[in-house]
Amino acid sequence: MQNKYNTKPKEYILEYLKGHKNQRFTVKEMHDSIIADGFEINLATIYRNVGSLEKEGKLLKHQGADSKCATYQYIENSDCLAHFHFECIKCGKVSHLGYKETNDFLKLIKNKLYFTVEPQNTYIRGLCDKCKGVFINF
Amino acid sequence: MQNKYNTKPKEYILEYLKGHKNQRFTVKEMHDSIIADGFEINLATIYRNVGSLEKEGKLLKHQGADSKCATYQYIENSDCLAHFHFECIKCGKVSHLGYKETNDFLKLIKNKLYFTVEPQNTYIRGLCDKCKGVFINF
DNA sequence: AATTAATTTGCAAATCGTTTGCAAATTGGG
DNA sequence: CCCAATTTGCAAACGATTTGCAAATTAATT
Repeated sequence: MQNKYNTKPKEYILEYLKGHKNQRFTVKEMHDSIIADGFEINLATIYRNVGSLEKEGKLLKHQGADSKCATYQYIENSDCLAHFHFECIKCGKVSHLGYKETNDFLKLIKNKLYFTVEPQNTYIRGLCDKCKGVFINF
Repeated sequence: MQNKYNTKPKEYILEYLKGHKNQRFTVKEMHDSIIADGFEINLATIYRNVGSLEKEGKLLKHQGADSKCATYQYIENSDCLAHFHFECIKCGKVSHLGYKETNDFLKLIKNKLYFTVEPQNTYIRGLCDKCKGVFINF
């Protein structure tokens, strides 16, 4: 898969994701939706395309802590690359940490860390307000 | 699975993990090792046991960002619950963030966050010093 | 120690998400 | 319009995990 030719299936996928910004979809969800919209596309084709699109940096892949299947999201602009994520380990809800807190944290660890941090792949996990009940206190 | 009876297989699993503290193993790795040690145990039995042991809070489950199979680790003491993790998205290496940085970060977001943070499930991701090459700068 | 109900095991089959081999179809530059 | 490179659809393969079920084990009770 070298992603050199423009094809219908590729177009369907990108159009679908561009039409649902800041949302994440499994391959199966994309397939169902594209089919429901009246287009033809094969599941394996979607797998191949999201794979190459991710490598190209056009899509962001997320792997939930507990869900077995990956989700993909269109990368609209550098915005979604610049903040940490919160994921509730109970209900799976994902939200964003603000730029300020993200950057404060990055400054905090800047000189103690050999890593280059990628906030888009960084997940602070815990329990959201709705799912709280078991606590780990500090 | 209610985990009410003590059985040989359960003992093998716990002994194995207690004997390899702060290390993570896939179910298959545990199976191979326990068999290699001369004991009898079935793969499905390990899956069932790590599942119930995790729910009980005796084991910590990790799901690598890209690896398809989960790993499990014995929770020795509250230590391993109290620091964030770094995972290199290229080589998969996991390391620890210090207590101080973890706590500084928690303080940083304390009043801005409805979440209860679980550091043991929190992964700062990026590229480790060895895998660097593509940068996202701040 | 024998009885018994509840629980756990081993095994094989099933399931689920994802990948792959291959022949046919599509793409785009010459 | 040709043709090599690429991509598609399909079905089969794959690897991790789960499940159904009969047999074995546990532990509380006699």
